[in-house]
Amino acid sequence: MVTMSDVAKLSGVSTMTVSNVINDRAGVSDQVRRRVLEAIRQSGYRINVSARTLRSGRTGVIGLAVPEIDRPYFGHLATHVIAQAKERGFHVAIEETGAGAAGEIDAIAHSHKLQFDGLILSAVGLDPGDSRLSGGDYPIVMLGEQDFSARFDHVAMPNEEGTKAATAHLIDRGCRRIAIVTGAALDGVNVVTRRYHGYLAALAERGLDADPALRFAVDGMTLAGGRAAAHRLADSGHEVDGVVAVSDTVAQGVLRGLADRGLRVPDDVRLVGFDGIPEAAYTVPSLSTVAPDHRWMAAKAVELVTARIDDPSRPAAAYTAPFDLMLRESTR
Amino acid sequence: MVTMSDVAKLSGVSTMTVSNVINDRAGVSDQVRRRVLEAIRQSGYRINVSARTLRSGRTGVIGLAVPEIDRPYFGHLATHVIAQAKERGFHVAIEETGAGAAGEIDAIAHSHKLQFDGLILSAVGLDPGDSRLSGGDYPIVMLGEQDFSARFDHVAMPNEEGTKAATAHLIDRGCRRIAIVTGAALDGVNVVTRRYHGYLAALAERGLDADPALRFAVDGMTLAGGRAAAHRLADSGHEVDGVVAVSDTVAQGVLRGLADRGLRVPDDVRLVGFDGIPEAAYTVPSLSTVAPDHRWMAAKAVELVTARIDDPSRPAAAYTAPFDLMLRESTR
DNA sequence: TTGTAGGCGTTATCAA
DNA sequence: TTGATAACGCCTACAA
Repeated sequence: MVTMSDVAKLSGVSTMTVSNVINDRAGVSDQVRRRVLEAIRQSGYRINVSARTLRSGRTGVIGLAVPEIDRPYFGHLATHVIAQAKERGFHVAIEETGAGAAGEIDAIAHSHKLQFDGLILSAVGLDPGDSRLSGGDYPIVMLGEQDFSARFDHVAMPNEEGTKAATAHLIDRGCRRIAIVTGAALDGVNVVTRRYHGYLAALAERGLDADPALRFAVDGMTLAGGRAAAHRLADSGHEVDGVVAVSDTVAQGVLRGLADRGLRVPDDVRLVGFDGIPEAAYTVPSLSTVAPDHRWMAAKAVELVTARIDDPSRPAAAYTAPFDLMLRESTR
Repeated sequence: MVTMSDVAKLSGVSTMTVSNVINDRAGVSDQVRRRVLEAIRQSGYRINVSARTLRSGRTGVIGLAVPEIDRPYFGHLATHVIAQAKERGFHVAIEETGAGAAGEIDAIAHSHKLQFDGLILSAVGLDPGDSRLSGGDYPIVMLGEQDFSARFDHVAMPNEEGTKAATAHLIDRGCRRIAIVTGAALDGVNVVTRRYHGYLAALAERGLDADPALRFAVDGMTLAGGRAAAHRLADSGHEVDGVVAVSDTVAQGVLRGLADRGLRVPDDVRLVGFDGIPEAAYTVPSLSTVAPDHRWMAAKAVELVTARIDDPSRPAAAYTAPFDLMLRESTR
């Protein structure tokens, strides 16, 4: 390995001068600078980040922890976060937590271990009251899901408002028996319960009854889960003319499951999803969806971590992303 | 910050003993071990990875560089790589290269900079002859696309064989005018050209002409690209009874584009994709596809990097993933 | 403008 | 079984 002192020897100066050249510090004559740069080129020297970090305490890397990177929503989110971080001179390392509290706690620990300067955590399993969250002053921004606003910086999704708008839209289109395909965890405050409450709120506001028999829970927020739920729904014998899905991926599964049972969308059943993933515009029929502004969310999250990295004592801030209700063929 | 020597003082031993306890090395009495662990717990000590890396030269992190993490194929691949690496005690940091040679070179540079122990690079833009690849003995494994086998460890996809099998399948189903929706870069040796050649090979073997008018190029391997290509195809006036798409994502776009033009799959046109992403089973109609074994590929890639990390001088190895031709509704 | 000394937190080596 | 010492490669502080 080529070290600074190798470069120093090669160019006939001290390591300190090499360091000054590398870090673009003032007080190096042009002639020496050139000689050092040439020596660096020749030797193929690369700075050792561990050594530098050991001294400076900064790595320039932000961690992004998501439940499952193969879920389109998180893939898109990651792409945006990477772009935003790059603009601020940070690098992003992605971590997969596996949608459980344990994985999320692990991600925080790893984040320390790998010496990221800060962490953006898309927590779905973690409870805000979890005692293991008592980490201290490490810069963590919660993205999208649970409400940790009191203790952490937080960029929330418009879960209730969005699902409420989606449900109201179905009612406007004439639906009266509206089912919801929701997640399994219906206690606590999380993305699933909040979206469920948005659905209930819209029904209540329009004077419709919420029939518990029209609530179908999926195990994971997956295509398979959505499909299975649609099968149960179709086989239940309940007349349903509208379906609110907890996410676009689940909605895609529902779409497939309804097709399996010969139910046509939107003719027999109207369907609306949540997340606004680009894929939703390409299904057949295309999928109406609640689309939070992903770019905005990513920008906000990166802005918050970097701010907290610079000033660990600043008060926690909370924002909620704006959203669009994208109307497509599935609710025509 | 709590350091090892703080823990050492607190528990009345030397730093070396603390180090031994932390790294689970033999030769520490149970009593001392317990005392040290208790001191670690009390003090909230966390190991400093930079210092450890500075000494040991290992970070325990493998970089995974992919063109776009929001493309389902890469999302799934990443999930598998993470799982496999975990089994071998490695951590994975994902890097997005943006599907260009520049980004891929950058990823290599970053990988050095961030001191990953090795890098798995899913290169699509990089040319095997690129002079900037002359890095030296840093452990890099090429995954999936280009053929770098002479200089790098390489896990290839069954590009030609797979597309050939897919095309032959269409012919078996009675298709005679088979179009291909392919990528833009039709020179050099890359995933696009190899799949294209597989298509040509199948046609030739069955005595069918390859009509250049039935070749439709997309700009990116995206849903939008596939849709646009399908529009051009439908509007061209050519009679087409089968379509081979260069990837599943492109095929999904094609599916949508054909629906836009009122063409039914498989009744009017049969369609087959490539990659075997799980999403392909959930489209309407579901999508036949060439499915390489992702888990196998991930396992092989991780095996190769770790082997090279342990022995940088071992000869480069090359493997090609096995595949299944998944037959679904789109070619029924 | 350049150089020297010392230390960041950890671990390998060798001695006790 | 445990401990003292000397690095790892870089940067801060200060001296020349």
